[in-house]
Amino acid sequence: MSVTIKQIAVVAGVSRGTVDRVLHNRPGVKPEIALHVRKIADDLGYEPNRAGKILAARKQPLKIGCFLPSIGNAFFDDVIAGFQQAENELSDFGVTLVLQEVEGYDAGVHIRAIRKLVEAGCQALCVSTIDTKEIRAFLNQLIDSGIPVIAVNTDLTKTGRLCYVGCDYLQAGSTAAGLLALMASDQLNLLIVTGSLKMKGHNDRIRGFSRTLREKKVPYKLVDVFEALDNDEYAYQMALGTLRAHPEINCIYIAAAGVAGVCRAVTELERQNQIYILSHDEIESTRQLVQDGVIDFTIGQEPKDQGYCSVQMMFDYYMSGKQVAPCNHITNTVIKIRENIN
Amino acid sequence: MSVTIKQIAVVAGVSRGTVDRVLHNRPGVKPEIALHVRKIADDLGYEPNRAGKILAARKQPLKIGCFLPSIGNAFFDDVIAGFQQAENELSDFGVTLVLQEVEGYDAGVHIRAIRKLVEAGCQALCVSTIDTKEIRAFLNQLIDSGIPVIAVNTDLTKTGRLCYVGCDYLQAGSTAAGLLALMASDQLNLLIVTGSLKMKGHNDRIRGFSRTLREKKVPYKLVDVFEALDNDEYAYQMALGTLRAHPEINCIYIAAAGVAGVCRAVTELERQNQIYILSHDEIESTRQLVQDGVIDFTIGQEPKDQGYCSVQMMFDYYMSGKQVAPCNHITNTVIKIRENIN
DNA sequence: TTGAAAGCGCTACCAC
DNA sequence: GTGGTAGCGCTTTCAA
Repeated sequence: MSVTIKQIAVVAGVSRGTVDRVLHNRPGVKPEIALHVRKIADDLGYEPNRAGKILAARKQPLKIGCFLPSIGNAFFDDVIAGFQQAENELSDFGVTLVLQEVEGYDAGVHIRAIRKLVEAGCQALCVSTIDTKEIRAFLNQLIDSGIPVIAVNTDLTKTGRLCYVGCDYLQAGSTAAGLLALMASDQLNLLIVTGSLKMKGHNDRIRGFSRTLREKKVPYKLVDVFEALDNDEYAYQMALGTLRAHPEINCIYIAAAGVAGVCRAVTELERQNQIYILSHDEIESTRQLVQDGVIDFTIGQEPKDQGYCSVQMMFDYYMSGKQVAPCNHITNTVIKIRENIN
Repeated sequence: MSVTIKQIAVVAGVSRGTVDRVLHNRPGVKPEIALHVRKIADDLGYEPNRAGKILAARKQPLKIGCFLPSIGNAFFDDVIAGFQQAENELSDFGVTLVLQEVEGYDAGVHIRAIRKLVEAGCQALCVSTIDTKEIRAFLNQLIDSGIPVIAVNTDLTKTGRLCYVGCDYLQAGSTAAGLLALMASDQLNLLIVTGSLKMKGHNDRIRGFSRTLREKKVPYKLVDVFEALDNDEYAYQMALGTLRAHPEINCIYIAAAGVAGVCRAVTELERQNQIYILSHDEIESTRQLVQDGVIDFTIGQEPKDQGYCSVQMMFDYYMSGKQVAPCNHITNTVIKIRENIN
């Protein structure tokens, strides 16, 4: 059994309160006593006990705010499931979650929603937002005012965010290309469907994809690229037009949402057997298309893990007395084909 | 904030001790009072608080025994890493782990090692052993004497084990075949290397593999099958002979250990570019061979997760007062290629 | 500047 | 059968 504050107090000949003050760098302790106590704690190899901390922490419960642009975007369902699992496991430890959801990627809308969380009394934030100047400035202000922030799914550069919890977009794209290279032998006539050319994650996937195709010396020709704008109907229309105009297309790489729309176009034209289809992420409709053999494979990023870990890490950070900033957590790049998608 | 034992005691007009007795079905409470208290607890929606339980549980620390046939078998390194991570996270909650390792699959050796754990005072077991009559009888005896057992990596049929934590071997084999089917277009002349024809897991992988090849109507001919007996040197010798005798072999499916040995034979014969090589699991040497492009892909089973979850589930089981038996936990079937193996 | 004590929720134990 | 109480390790507050 390990060292307790009580033991340190006895050895140091002071009270538990004083030891506590020293260990938390709180003022009001004579320097020489502080030094003395700290030395004893170190010598004894003191490690605070989580169970005790947690129980005591219940007097000041922790409210964590979560923000996602998840309305109308099924991808985030699993992130939310991860949030909820963490909330369940930590509710006994005094943790509450507040979830704010919005639709789309308007900076003003995001800022207002996040502000709402703070006004609701959240002492910490897990957010998935866009990495723009305006939002960075806003978040840095919150961080300076003492509200720690973890970036989920999309990193926030040049901010004081504690850490990034999400996937490696470059690796995801690269993995799609690596697997395609194992499958394809003939020349590829490629259609790339992205979400938005403004989204760094989508661009990174395409960069990783192209780079690895080149490295592997896969002979390919890029026939066309279009943005699906997270809209299945629009993706369908665009794909239909492009496929009609280009009967030579034999591979479609869908780097973001709009998967079902693109696939609808392909099956309507009855070309699913002549075209490799690769996608990212794993929402219900995508899963179904993989199971039906329309999509050859999809590259996932463990979104549930992202939600779960970000909340857990925030809790740990608070439990450590905001001393130990967590490291980035990069989720696995997972390959799903028909046989292992469920 | 949720309902506590104290509140129930006040409402019921009894002491906390009595409430505790009722909630734990301990004897020494008048039936009508018990009924009364239970009703109030239900009405109030009482949920025991983990933090409080854990802290109190430190007075009777939990010692969990782990058994693995891991000596000389690198696969188990990650399972052990999972055990250790769980031990780390739970050490503050009074959990200690004792690890017993043996080499090979002799029932007597396994039984003696597991007995040692019990004699060392372990109150619960997480074991990876073989599913034989002798071992089943031995374990059932322990289970009857009040020591709960979780089966890790290999299930134990017809025993009172709490649950199974491990992979789906059939799905793993099936996934290997599904991915191979996406890659291969010509007729396959197949060499299958298994670990032992006595191991159910290995056989299941091969069954899943063959079944899916047939389902996908992949034209293939089984040229040869041999056992590698978890021995790289032996695997090397056998592979060398078989490959020399059969220049038509263009695909090797390695269902168990011996991966590096087989690959050495292939590269020595300079046939790595003519042969698809598929393997299972992810030890350091396998990882290297995937990175070098010798192995096309390997199918993993998240061994670390297996170690981690089994210990966590055992802890939760004890925390629930041995009331709620945990469900099976089937780990993901993960596909690793060069681009996502690290 | 420091000590003492209460209390987080639960369990265990002793006394009646 | 039942109540009362101490204590798990920690934080916080009040008193000195």
